[in-house]
Parts: sequence; C-alpha cells; structure tokens
Amino acid sequence: MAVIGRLSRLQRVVSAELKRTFAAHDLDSASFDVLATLRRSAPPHRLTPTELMKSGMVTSGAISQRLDRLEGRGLVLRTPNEEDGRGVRVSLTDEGRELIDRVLPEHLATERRLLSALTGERRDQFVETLRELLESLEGPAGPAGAACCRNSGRTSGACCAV
Amino acid sequence: MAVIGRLSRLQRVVSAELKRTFAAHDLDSASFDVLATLRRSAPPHRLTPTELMKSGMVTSGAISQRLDRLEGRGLVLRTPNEEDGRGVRVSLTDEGRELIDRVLPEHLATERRLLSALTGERRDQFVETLRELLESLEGPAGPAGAACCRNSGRTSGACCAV
DNA sequence: GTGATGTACCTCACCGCTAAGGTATTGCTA
DNA sequence: TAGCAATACCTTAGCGGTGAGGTACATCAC
Repeated sequence: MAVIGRLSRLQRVVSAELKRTFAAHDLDSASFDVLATLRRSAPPHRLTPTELMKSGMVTSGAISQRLDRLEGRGLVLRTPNEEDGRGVRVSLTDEGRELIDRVLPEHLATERRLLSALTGERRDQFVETLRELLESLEGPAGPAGAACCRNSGRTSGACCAV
Repeated sequence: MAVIGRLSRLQRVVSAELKRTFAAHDLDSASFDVLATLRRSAPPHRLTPTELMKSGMVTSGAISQRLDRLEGRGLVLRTPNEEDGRGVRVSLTDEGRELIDRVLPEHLATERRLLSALTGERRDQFVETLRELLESLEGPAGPAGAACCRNSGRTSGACCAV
C-alpha cells in the first residue's frame, strides 16, 4: 500500500529527471527508448517493431508512430524483412547511432546520480526485490517484455530503458 | 541501471493491473486518484485543486479536467472557497463517497496480491528503500507532493494512490 | 492448392496530459 | 491606498498513447 504509492511516485520523479537529459539532446523518453533498445540489441542492432513494442511495453500503434517520427528525423531506417513479407526491420542510421552514443553516457550518469543515496548493498537488495516482483507478475519468461532480452541474448538485462 | 529500467517496468505492470480494478467500477486511474485522495484526507474530506494537483503529481490543467469529469458524473462537488475568493474546495458527493468506499477495499486487495511474492521483512526493506530514495530526490519535506500528506495530518502516508 | 486462422504492421478516432497563457483575487510595499 | 507581484484556477492547442479496425502475408489442416 505504502509500497505501490511510493513506487508510482518514485517512478514519476525519476522519469521526470531522465526526461531532462533526453531533452538536452532533442529527444523524448519515447524516442530514447527506441534508440536505446536498438543500440543495446545484439549486432547488427536490428529489431522488428514487434520486438520494440514488447521492450517498450506500448501498443503497436505507438511503435508505428514512434518509428514514423524517428524515421522522419533520419535516426532510424525501416527496411523490408526478407524472411517475412509481413514485417519490417528497424535499424539505426549512422546519425541515430551517433546520437544515442552521445546520450547514453549522460543518461547513465543521471541514473547513477538518482541512485546515489543508496549504498551498494542496499542497491543490490533493491534490484533483487524488483526482480522478484517482476518475475512473480510477469512470470519467469517475462510474457510481456522479455522478448527483447531473449532476442538480444540477454536474460537479465536492462529492458525498458526508460 | 538495471534499477531504473526495472522500476519503470514494474510500475507499468502494476498500474496496468490496478487499472483493471478501477475499470470494473467504471473508473480510471486519474479519477480514482482524485476520489481516493479526497477520501483519505482529514474530515471533512475537502481539498483544494492545488492540493489534489500536488498529491497526484500532475499539472493544474489536468486537475481542472479531472474535476470537470468527476463533477459531470456527480461524484465530486466544487464549492467556492469562502476564505479565498480565487479558490474552490472540492468535496465528495454522497455518490462519490459510496463509490470510492466500494472500490477501495478491492484496490487494497489487488495491491496485496501484487506484493504477495514478498515476505513481510523484504516488503519492509523495500518500502524503506523507496522512502529513502524519494527523500533524497524530493527532499525531506517533499517539495512536489507532500502537501496532501501535511494537510491531512499524514507525514508518512500513502500519497500518490495510483 | 484452398480456406481458415494467426501474425505483423499500419491507420485513425479519441482521450488525458502538458505547457502556455488568461482571468480573478490576494497580499505585500511604497 | 495605489500599484504590483504572486497565487488559484481555468482554458486550449498540441502531443503521444490506446484500442479498434484494416491490409497483407504466413502457416496449418485438409
């Protein structure tokens, strides 16, 4: 009870803070999420919209629109999927990769700063509790979002970058 | 790093689950937040839009619109604030109070279920860590949202119900 | 092969929130 | 007490997300 309220509150405060970093690079959370997920994916850093959808925990419509915006800015590229005529593959353009490579270090620094109140031990405990809760709610395989992890060879990874 | 991602992810999963409870009573998270905050406030359960704004961590425009919707459904009442000609006071109607009193127990049951994977001790640790993090980010007084707590006589309370 | 079902993605109407700006009132200060 | 900044709330344009629905392709059973 006090848990859920604080969880929600903390997430808002944190995401508001992260947003400031993104904004400094002319990005928003949605765009960052897509770019960072692509960057984190295994080479050749190419994912399908469905994978991005699961990773970001948003609907397919949201991903279509995110990709429209990013493609319009020349940050990602949609190419037909040769293995599946229904699908496309999304990849970073050079410009997109350069941008996310500039933003990521700053993003990580912000995250570290936000968590600096926690000692290493408490942080480990915290992450373990988060992991347990997620596992109990999503199941060990992570029905909603772990696809990005599986597909990129990560099983414990930092899905849901934002 | 793994922390922030999981935090965001967990919050989404949790709030999606809570939403189902609300929907069963023809409510959404925004409306529940307002009704529950009013209900939790000290008698006579009357708050200003500014207090609701801080409690919900949303903008004043969002509160105006939430109140429009709730008032249109006859769940809350806006009355002029006699002590301050600029302001209004928001209170629950009988119908609003009855509704939130029906929803709250179910909401609490959902919260308990979501946290059932955690033992009591781990839950206490978790809440303490959340509290520490919030304090470090908002300051001890809670610049953004603690007003609702102060005004309702709570200092450690369950602000940010959703 | 043919038809039925499922999947991948897109489109669009609608919705709630933000951010900027407006009005009315309060309260400080000269 | 007159002027001015601050405050409380509302209004609205614009934005991103959802959810429903559509199209194209894949897959499976027969």
